[in-house]
Amino acid sequence: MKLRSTDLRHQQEIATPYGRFTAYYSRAGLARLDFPDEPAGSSVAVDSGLATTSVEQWHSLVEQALLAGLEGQAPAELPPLDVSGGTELEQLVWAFLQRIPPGERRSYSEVAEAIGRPQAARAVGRACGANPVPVLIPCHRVVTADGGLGGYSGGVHWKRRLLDLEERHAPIFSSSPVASID
DNA sequence: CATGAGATTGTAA
DNA sequence: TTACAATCTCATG
Repeated sequence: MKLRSTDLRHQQEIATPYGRFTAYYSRAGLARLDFPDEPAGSSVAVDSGLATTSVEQWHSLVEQALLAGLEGQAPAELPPLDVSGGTELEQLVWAFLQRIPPGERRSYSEVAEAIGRPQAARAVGRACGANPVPVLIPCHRVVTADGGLGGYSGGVHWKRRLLDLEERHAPIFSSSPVASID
């Protein structure tokens, strides 16, 4: 039986220097994370049947992971992520994204190759856009092949900000943006 | 270097 | 089956 993203049972907010994020939990784990000032989906009814202690533990981890991410650092530990709503390709992509260290970037085509579908760069972009847990699943580290930013569901300003923070914290060695040196 | 058309894949309607 | 998407590549001017 397939768990669907509509099985959200808890909704909780996280205060950050950039505003209040909203986390949504299913019985399997963190199912969705929203940026601040987004029209939140209708508030989720709290299901008392779900073990509240689990959610609180998960939420504590999410809180730490998110705050670390917003400082350009890798999270110490992640809660279970409920990505069961995604297609097979999406889950492949999301799993791979978590293996890209902070400060590093991959192009959409590089991700496509890494998951065994070298021609599917565009489909990868689409899969990134479907990522329900931004920041923790670092879809912002995927950029265009020509060095551009590419798109971002939460708004490109977030993507630029996240990459900026990470580069500041984990500077890349001697890779000047432009190749031409006189 | 800037621009645009064509190629390509995966999804949802 | 059709249309769309967070792309890529290559041919031109």
